[in-house]
Amino acid sequence: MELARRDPSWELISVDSMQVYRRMDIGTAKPSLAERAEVPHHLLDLLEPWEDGTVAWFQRRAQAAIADIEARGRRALLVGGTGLYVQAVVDDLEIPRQFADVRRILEGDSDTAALHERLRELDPVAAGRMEPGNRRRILRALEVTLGSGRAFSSFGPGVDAHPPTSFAMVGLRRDGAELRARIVDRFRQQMADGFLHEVIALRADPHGVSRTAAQALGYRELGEHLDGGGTLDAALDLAVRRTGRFARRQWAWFRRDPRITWLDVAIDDNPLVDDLAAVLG
RNA sequence: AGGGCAGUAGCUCAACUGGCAGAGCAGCGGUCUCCAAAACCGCAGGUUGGGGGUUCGAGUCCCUCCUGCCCUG
Repeated sequence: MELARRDPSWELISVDSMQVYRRMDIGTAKPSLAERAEVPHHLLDLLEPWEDGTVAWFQRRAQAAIADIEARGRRALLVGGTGLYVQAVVDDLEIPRQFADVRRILEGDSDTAALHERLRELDPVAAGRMEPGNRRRILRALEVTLGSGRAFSSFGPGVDAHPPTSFAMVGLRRDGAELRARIVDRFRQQMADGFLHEVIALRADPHGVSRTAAQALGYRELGEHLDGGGTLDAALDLAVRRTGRFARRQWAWFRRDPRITWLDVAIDDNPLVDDLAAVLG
């Protein structure tokens, strides 16, 4: 944000699976309207909360946005924390389509271990990349393999591959204890800003909330609290813990990518902007 | 004050008539091509409220003390 404010050739693209939802503003820490008026932001507020978001959909939208920005002679700065979404865009992952009919049949089989065994026979490479109990990923691999007639693993080397890219990649890293404290502060501020009311309003909509949107940190815990599943303090405490765990998973995802230049951020972020500009050229 | 019930991992609870103290969640670590703020995998975690007794053997039975909740006065 600060970088784009200084250098108007930049436009920002949010790479965030939850900020794509309208009316989920406070809890996703979405940039304010004032900030958006100052610097162009893309890929915010694209879906209704009852719609499911997917990686392939996001990838198309992001690539279109980048093409649009560059066609106008400007530069796209992708910002965000959804690892798979970032990689789908940066590495132009070939994400196989969905095969709903095949999937429906597979979902009838409750024996996850047997499904994993079946995948092992059809696509041992893919089977080796996933745990035998991870039903969601096994179903997906089988769906694609059976539906397309091609092994799931043939669609790409996996997310552990990091081929050369034209994107300059920068990671911002922060001390763990400080990160934890900031998560607590952030929730406190969000509650003061009316987070609970935002959740209540979402739930009041007769369309409901899609399973994708329902997973959002904070929304999920506050929703359980509203359903009578414990005190507000307990819900917030759990949300803070889960957010901290999520932050570690983000680190686990991005740290393996050797293309990323890491910058350590301290309490005051601003001096960093020069370093960032230098790396991004 | 008397009677009853309960006390086991950070939390919620299991453990048939006495027989190797376990789960879920939280914690810590890891995995990753369409739900990814998701899903999954691994690890760690205990003087079973304290003390005494019976027994080859006690979370479990007996005595006592402590703590909490309920009922009666």
